[in-house]
Amino acid sequence: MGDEHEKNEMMTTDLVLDWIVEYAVAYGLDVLVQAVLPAGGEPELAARVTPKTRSMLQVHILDKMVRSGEWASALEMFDKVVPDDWDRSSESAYAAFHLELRLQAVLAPLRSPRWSPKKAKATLRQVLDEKVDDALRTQLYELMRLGSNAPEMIAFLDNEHPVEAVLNGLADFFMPMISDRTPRPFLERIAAEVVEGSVSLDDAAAMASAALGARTEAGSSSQAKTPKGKEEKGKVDKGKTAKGKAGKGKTPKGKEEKGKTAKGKTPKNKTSKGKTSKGKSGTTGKKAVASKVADDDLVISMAELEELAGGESELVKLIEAEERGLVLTPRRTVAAEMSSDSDSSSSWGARSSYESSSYDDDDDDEATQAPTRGLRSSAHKKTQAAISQLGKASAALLSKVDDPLDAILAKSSEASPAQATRKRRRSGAKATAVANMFSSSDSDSSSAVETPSRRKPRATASSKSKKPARSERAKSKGVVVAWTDSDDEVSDVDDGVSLPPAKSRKIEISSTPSRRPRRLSKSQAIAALTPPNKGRVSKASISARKRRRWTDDEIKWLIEGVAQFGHGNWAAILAAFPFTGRTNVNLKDKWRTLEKQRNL
DNA sequence: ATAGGGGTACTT
DNA sequence: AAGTACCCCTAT
Repeated sequence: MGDEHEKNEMMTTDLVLDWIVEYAVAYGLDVLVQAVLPAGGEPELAARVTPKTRSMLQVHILDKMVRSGEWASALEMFDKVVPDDWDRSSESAYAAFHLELRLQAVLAPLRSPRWSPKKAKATLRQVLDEKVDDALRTQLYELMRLGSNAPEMIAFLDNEHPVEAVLNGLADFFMPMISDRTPRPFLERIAAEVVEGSVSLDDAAAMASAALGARTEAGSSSQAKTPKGKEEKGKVDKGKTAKGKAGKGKTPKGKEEKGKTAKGKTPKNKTSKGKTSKGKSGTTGKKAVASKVADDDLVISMAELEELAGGESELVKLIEAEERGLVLTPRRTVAAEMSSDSDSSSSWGARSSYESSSYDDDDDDEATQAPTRGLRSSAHKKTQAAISQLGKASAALLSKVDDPLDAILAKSSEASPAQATRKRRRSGAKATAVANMFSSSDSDSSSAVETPSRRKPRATASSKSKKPARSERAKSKGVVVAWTDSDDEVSDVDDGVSLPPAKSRKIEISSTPSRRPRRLSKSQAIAALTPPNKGRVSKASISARKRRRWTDDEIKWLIEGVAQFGHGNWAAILAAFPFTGRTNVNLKDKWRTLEKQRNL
């Protein structure tokens, strides 16, 4: 009897814990942590955990931590999960996994959305230099060797090189791991803002539906749009649902169910999308909208938005978890897709930024030099285009709603480690996770090895000839004055000068190479060289580069753009918003001053 | 195309 | 005059 009873209880416990696992997989790590970690908050719960269940949970947790980028915690968990006598030889899976954890723990804090690649690399180098001990460095080194198919790389590594060079090599190698510039999908961002409270649910719904409308229209051409109807509809629907939920006491049931089904049970669907090589002709799925955009991240149905923005309690949980330092992402993408292929190696997360979007696997030697970031395939161009459109739509929309700029700016400048949460790779769940995690770099060279070949001989002293002073430069090359047709705001003032209709033209005026007594300021030079018939230096005429103050709108776009595309993608930002008379360089400069202003 | 150095027009 | 915002140039 007693025995039986005990047995039953145990089973019950296990069942309960199974449920907890399901629940936690869908909603949060904290629950699991509390159940499993001795130091956790729920001793009672912990006491009820059988050893077997405990280890299972631990693996779950570890897996979850890895997926959500909690490297430091994962590192701790590692010790609890793997056998004490794990094989430390460099070829064992455990060793490799451990190595990854350590490495990631070091690198993770470096992910800062506001760092330029240069700065990121510099920081990375410094960290590698200071925070990585010799043992780890040696291992990394070895790893690079093993992970690289490139002969040059191997040659490079095999040679004796000064520490300096090694560090550079390491920095290059690991750069992709700390640069994450994946643009954040518009709707996801809206959802985040809802959570932050900077945008009301109603407004978010309006924005979302308008965006969807805008995108449809952009794709199909019919300008109809009827924003009103749509907005209204979205508003009503959303408001109702959300409010009902919130007010009613949440009805977590429904949600739970949903989460469960989505995450735990059906790890199927999904998978296909990536592989179908986005023939994209078919697909459709949701309305016409979906078929328009190849990038899955951009295709979000209203239902999904509801999930994102409407799932209040879920989001709240998320936030709470984050505050506690347990960053999770119970996101739809989590679903399985643990198919064996090519996945293991990706645990390095070494692929850079844009991989998350469409992208059929393999053939990846895409050893495209880093800076090629954007446009590398037509698919990518399409994605970019889609992003652009979305960006425009969002700009238009955001200007109508209350201004979430500060929030965005803060976000973009916060270097929040939580950033890393989104877009995590998946890996096998369950116990196999550990083993798979790192099985190798075998099949594909996806470890994204930057060939060192591009490294150049060090600073040949020549290039040091610092700034020959503007005037000299100008002198040697003549003064270039550019006229622009008045197409700006300042376009009035007709001074009777007939300039060719061309958009902008440059006219080179050879300077007298000899003895110019004094330096002329640019405007002086222009004035001096301006044909006399030009009467006065009206803004319209010479305006080529007339100083133009940045408007609030422009600043708004810029901030918005950085939030969307990431720091440094000035061209993309420029294209995504209706800037006139600004260049990507201007954007960059303006951002610099903005940063200065905000003491960043 | 971007990051950074640096000049100049403009503001205070 | 000093400081700032914008703009230009150039190496990478």
